[in-house]
Amino acid sequence: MSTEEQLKDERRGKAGKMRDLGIDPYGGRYENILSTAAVRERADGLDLTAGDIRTDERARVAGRIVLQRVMGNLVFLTIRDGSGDLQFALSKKNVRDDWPAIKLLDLGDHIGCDGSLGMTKTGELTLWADTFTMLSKAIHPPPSKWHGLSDVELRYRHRYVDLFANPPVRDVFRQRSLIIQAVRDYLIGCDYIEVETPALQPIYGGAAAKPFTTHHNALDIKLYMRISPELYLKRLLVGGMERVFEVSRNFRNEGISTKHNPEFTMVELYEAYGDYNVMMERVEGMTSLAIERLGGGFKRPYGEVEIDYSVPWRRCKYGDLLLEHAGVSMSDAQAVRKKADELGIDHTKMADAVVVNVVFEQTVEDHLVQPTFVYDYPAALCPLTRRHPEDENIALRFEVYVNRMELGNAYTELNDPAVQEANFREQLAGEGDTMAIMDEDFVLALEYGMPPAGGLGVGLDRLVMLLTNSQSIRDVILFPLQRARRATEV
RNA sequence: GGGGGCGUAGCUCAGUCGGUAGAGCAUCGGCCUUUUAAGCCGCUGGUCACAGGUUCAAGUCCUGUCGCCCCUACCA
Repeated sequence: MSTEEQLKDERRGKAGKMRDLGIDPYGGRYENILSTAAVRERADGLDLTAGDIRTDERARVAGRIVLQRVMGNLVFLTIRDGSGDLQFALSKKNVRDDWPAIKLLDLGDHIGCDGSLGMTKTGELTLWADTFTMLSKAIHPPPSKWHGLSDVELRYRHRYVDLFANPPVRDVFRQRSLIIQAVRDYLIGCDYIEVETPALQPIYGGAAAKPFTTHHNALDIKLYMRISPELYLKRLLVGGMERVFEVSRNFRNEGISTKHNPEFTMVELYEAYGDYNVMMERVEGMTSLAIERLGGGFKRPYGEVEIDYSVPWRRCKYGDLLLEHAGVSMSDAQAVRKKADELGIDHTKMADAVVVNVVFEQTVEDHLVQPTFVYDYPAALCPLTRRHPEDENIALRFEVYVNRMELGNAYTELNDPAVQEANFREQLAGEGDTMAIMDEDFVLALEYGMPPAGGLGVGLDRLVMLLTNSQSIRDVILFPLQRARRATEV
């Protein structure tokens, strides 16, 4: 008996035998349970010694069987719940009438037991059970009890197996929750309010990316999945909501890589009467609080390098970095194009600003390992950004890089409706996608008057990657996009 | 889009020069009341991703398809 169907039939048969014994193999409500972590905490105060069984220290614990050691009329089970593992001991003498059902248990089943806390001869904290409750029969056998699940395709396609078979995976997602909560708490502490804006948009904007398109049947209109919440959040500034943020799932119909998933999560925020310098402090502030909540300090490993998140982070002008690493001035179009030739870039159909940016990406980005704010971008690339008061060709924008990866993007927001409208109408040559798609209602909103403001977007998946030392965005997204396969396969 | 790699039992993996499809764990049957991946004895279990081709003979070589991973390009 060993093909998958045979293994499952064996387990189905055991579920049937449990029913014959009057036991529902799928259990029901089970109350007053202690987590395995809580049991450990309690045991720490009991001063147990090897061989103790404390009949006065009772506990009820539930979880999944991940290891099973049967020694005749005594069974040791390793039970896993959301907080960790704990050993159960079930002896025929103690559980009496339940013994026949216990012999029908398999790896992967969920059970619950009441028992006395104790410690075995070898010093292992153990729940010595005297009652037994069947909570769920696993029909599909779990992966290797020792190696877990290592096939990456199966790990992503069947993440639920990955999560219970590979405990470090679950910890990454616990940390993800802590990080996102820290970001929320930080912003709430700065007097922001959290809002929700449309994910289905008739006009997409706020970023340069291809959208997913869909259709609303009742209204018979074309809709786009948002690529960014930017233009809606800025409308809220017009409405007098002076500090707003949204944890926004964005959808971009682009390539997939270790740093890109078609749907990803950003926190985007706008602060009236602020500017991009304030936004730098917001990035530092939310990251610092997340690190404090996670523990582990501000110097953290990422792959082969150590990243130092101590504030303040390095602040560098875009133009200075370009001069340092490419040896050309961002305002000298001829020199930039000559450099592009050296780099083998075909720039004949690109606007000057686009060439500058391609050269920047190829020469500078590799040097941006430690957290760095790169600020004052070529204005032509930034249709939603306010111009530098002393140089029309510079936009008050920064991107923040960590480990060569863009973590966030911020502006001193453009609030002049005439300039905004002109920017929307200008199409930049050589840019595949543009963030300058005319949104007349947004221009109208600016005409009513938007306060000067700073705005920021931070890629939360990438922040989680960095802080949890995860090398792929798929390792921090529970169900990363995979090509669909028929349910009968894999 | 381009390049490279991978796909063998439920899981983790071997498989040499092309010559009978293998191991551990799990399962199944025995023994076993203090184990720690329990142990011991015994037995099962395969569309070698899929479809073709070369060959006396293909898991192995060739072509195509599907899926996944990495690099690269685009992007955030």
